[in-house]
Amino acid sequence: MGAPAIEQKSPRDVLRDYIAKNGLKNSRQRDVIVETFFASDGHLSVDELLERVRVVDPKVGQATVYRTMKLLASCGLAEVRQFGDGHARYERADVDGDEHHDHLICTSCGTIVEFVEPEIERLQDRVAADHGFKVRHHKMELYGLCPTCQRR
Amino acid sequence: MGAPAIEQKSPRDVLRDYIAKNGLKNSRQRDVIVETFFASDGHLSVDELLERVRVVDPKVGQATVYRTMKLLASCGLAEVRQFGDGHARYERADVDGDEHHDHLICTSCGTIVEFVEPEIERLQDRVAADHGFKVRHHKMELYGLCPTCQRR
DNA sequence: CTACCTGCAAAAAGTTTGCACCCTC
DNA sequence: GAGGGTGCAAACTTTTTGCAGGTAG
Repeated sequence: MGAPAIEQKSPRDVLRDYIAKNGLKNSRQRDVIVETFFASDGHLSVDELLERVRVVDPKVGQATVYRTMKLLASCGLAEVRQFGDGHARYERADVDGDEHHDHLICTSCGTIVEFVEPEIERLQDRVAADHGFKVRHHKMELYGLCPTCQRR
Repeated sequence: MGAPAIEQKSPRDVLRDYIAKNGLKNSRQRDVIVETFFASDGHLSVDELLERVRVVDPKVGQATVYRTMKLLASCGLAEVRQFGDGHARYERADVDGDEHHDHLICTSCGTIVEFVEPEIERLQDRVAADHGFKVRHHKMELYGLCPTCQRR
């Protein structure tokens, strides 16, 4: 039942292929942004990412980060999310896995916890099928208080 | 096991109470906006709502719609949602029910279908409990193609 | 050398706010 | 008549775009 580890492409490979296939080019700035993004676990807003990128290269422009993240989203390496604070947040997409995760968000301190619940995924598919939908992706977010904030 | 139908307050009652309790006042424009909102089933953006309101009173300002919807959200009569098209959308909140619904969204034509799946709710509670969270509300959105768009 | 890429600043797009006047209670 | 409500326009915020110059292939 083990899936063959044939198409184990690293994010860099995926990006390189995408760039090649679409007649795009590389750039130093893009490399820095991509490296920084994949080195950061979590859910980064564009400004947070820019801040980290500028540690490496202070001259990188904000627009370049927007453009690069959009590129990463296009080739399936990143996903945008809106958690309600008005800032789009990017997180890495699982290239090789079907292991989709969802989010618990603390409305008090902003902590974001990821979780995986296969049974929910299964139910989602069923609901979609009942309505004749072909689901491509989904978002589930549970908002509430984390253990720490409950004690306060 | 039937719940007593004691606190069956209409949205208008809820709003009136909220206004009274907070030292606010009524206004003709607000009435029109609220009536229009509750007469429209669905998920209205502010501009869509404004458009309908202006059929009744063309002089209503956009800011008033924003302010009124914020008011309705404050007293629990409406909920904001972001479905990814950059427009906040309001929908009525169930005042009396615990029957929460979620959304199927067609990424091609924008159709929004609501559904209720109690078992998913149950699983969500369990997941939250596993992480020590106390969930207050949640969002679940399934994005894909509706039956019509699949055939194209 | 031919595009693509970048940084900057201007422009968009959605939402909020300040203000003078109006209206409800 | 006091204080909230309104419309308008300006301000804000986040993201996109136009452009002149830089650079990868």
